[in-house]
Amino acid sequence: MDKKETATTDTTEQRIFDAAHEVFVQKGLDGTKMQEIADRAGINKALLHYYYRSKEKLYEMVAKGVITRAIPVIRQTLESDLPLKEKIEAFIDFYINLISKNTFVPMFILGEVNKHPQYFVEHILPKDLPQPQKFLQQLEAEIAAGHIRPIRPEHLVVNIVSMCVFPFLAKPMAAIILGMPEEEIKAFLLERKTAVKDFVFAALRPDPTA
Amino acid sequence: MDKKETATTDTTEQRIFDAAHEVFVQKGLDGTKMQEIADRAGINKALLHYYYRSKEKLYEMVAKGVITRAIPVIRQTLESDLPLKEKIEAFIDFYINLISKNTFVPMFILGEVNKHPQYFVEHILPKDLPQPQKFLQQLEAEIAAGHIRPIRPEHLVVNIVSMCVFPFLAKPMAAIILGMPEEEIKAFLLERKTAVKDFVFAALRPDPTA
DNA sequence: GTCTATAAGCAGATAGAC
DNA sequence: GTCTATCTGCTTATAGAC
Repeated sequence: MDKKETATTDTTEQRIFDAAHEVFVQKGLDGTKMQEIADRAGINKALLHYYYRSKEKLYEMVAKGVITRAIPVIRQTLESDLPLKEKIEAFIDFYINLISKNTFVPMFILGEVNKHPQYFVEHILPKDLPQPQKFLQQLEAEIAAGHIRPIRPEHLVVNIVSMCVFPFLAKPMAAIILGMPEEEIKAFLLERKTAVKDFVFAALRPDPTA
Repeated sequence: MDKKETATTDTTEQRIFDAAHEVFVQKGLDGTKMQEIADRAGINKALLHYYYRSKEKLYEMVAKGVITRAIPVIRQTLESDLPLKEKIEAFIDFYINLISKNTFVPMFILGEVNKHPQYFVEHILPKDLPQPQKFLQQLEAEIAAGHIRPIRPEHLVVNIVSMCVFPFLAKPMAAIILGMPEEEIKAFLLERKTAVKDFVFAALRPDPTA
């Protein structure tokens, strides 16, 4: 988990980038020290500046990479032509899979947007974000047809995303409070895929009295 | 929102603490500069050290205050003797109310636990945390009695907390992505109380085929 | 108690040898 | 390309006047 999946070329430049990714994603821009990146990459600070001019530039590349990788997955599921139920299932599966492999990423994105919203909008975020309209229309149609219980679409989307993402954000907290060992927590988080699906579809069952 | 509700005595010491609270909660330990706290409190850096020895000490007091205020509310609802349905409603109401008045606090807690887990456990967290056991037992009883649809209790708790907290964490992100103006987002977040309740109770309806 | 001035330490960035 | 050594600037922290 949270390891480079591709390990591309193993040049120094790449090693630095990977090290930077690990640290930035966990500690954010302010919390990260160049020394720590250098240590993890097994080189010294001077080389960081040789390859990436400054701390901010390095951060920018890492952050862009994180966002850029996350976007297509979301777009794909939201904008696809699958029927609603399958779309929701696919979304939950994709989403939780993605996060499982990048545990710190949601925290990173949300935290950094909170702290440097201006900067994030101007330098990191891409212009064309996934549009949920299609999904929302689909949902309204199903409600009108009486196939599912009425619900304001935005709330459904927010509910689904919340249940997928939040447990990973709260993982360290939960580990402390519940005193759960790492392995138990991992197992629990894996169960989330079916748990969220069950919960959502249960909530969407049409009301027999209607 | 996010203003001191009591504004106790308005001594210098208090003004510093309040200023520190605002900044720390928004920017975290690393992102906060003593200068900014001093500016907001309308005094200079030297006084910060006069009243609170160091940045870390000041942070510690603020963080402890935040946690300490949040805990009893959670304990109260979880450990009360209300019947399950009312307990869930009370929990959602209390929780969303609490967060509405302290928008940055959940981000603060989760973010800081992520970045300094060791430090948090040792210095900030109190020893006696609220125990969800009673609630979990109550839930199991209701399931056994067939009053609600079977669900693993831990997942229900996680689902509820997720749906309450996450939208507030994602607020700045959502504002950017959806291009929603501040007012619209606030209105949406206010709807969450009933939205979450509806969703949860809909999901808990017993299955007619069972 | 509150200020100004300054010390001390750290982190980002550069120069220059190899 | 990679290193050591160094500079610069910023941030925390203290000394000392009022």
